[in-house]
Amino acid sequence: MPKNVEAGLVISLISLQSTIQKRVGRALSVHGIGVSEYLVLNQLYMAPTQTIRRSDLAELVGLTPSGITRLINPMEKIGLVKKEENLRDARVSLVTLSTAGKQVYEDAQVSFAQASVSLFESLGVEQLETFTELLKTVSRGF
Amino acid sequence: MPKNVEAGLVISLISLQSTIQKRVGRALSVHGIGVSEYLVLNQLYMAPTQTIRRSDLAELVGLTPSGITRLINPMEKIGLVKKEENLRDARVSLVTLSTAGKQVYEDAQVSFAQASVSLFESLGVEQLETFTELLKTVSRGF
DNA sequence: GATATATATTTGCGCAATCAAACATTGTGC
DNA sequence: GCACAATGTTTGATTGCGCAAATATATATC
Repeated sequence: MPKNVEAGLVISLISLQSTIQKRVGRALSVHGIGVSEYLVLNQLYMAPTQTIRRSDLAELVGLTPSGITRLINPMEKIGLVKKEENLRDARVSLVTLSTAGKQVYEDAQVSFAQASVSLFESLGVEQLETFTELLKTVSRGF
Repeated sequence: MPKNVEAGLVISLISLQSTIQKRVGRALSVHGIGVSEYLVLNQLYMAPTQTIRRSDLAELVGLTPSGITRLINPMEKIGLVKKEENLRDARVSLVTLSTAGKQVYEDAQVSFAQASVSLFESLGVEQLETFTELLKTVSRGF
């Protein structure tokens, strides 16, 4: 009758995720972006040339290419991001971080970090490290 | 430049969640239900009388009451769940697990458990325990 | 006991994201 | 070189969910 440990873990994680979404979402709303937008900006910011192909972006933030299209169009209109074409392959459409987008990201990063800290207040430094390590191990398994 | 540890943790968790949703969703689709439906059945199954108020259910599975209404209506039509009224208070609408629903849950539980196990294959028993403990600590903080 | 306030659920509307199909471009086998 | 498969993106239709307003009932105030 007792569910296996892993199933319990998954349920806890889903529940935690729901809290994360709400809190982080609220924190980011000040900057006029949602969690998915933040994840996109984050990936672009970290990318060497601040430019990523749409389908790679989809993979990186856990959306479908279609989802990326619909997410990015508005972001392009507000100027957070620019569309660029790849000369080698006209099928691909590159997304690149604009100066304005970089600024918004850097501002939003602060709120994101604050919200993140508040989520894990009950953990000590030691535990934070363990947690990080566990997550790294898990995702390496995929 | 280096994001604080917590922010990194949140990003990893969101990413993990995206994987969880996909894998568990696929596993459950065989049983004709999605992750949210499973969570509802799970809560009802565990409840002492297998009956829960809609707003409590909302809280338990991380949806809004409105979300619960829209989620449960179809479940009731397929007979997984029954609506019951509270004689003491005619405002509340109770949801209770039907025999069919119980059966579907028990079947789905197996798939859910398998998917869960496959997600954490890269962790040892020790680490699974640590992970569980960490999550418990975090949610106690809310 | 009537009116106001609070609580539980549902409904109208809208947004975010998916899936499958369409479209555009590139690569391959003959 | 040309048909045809493979790859990358967008579009149409649909789903899942939230928010705010509407509705129904219960509780409190006077």
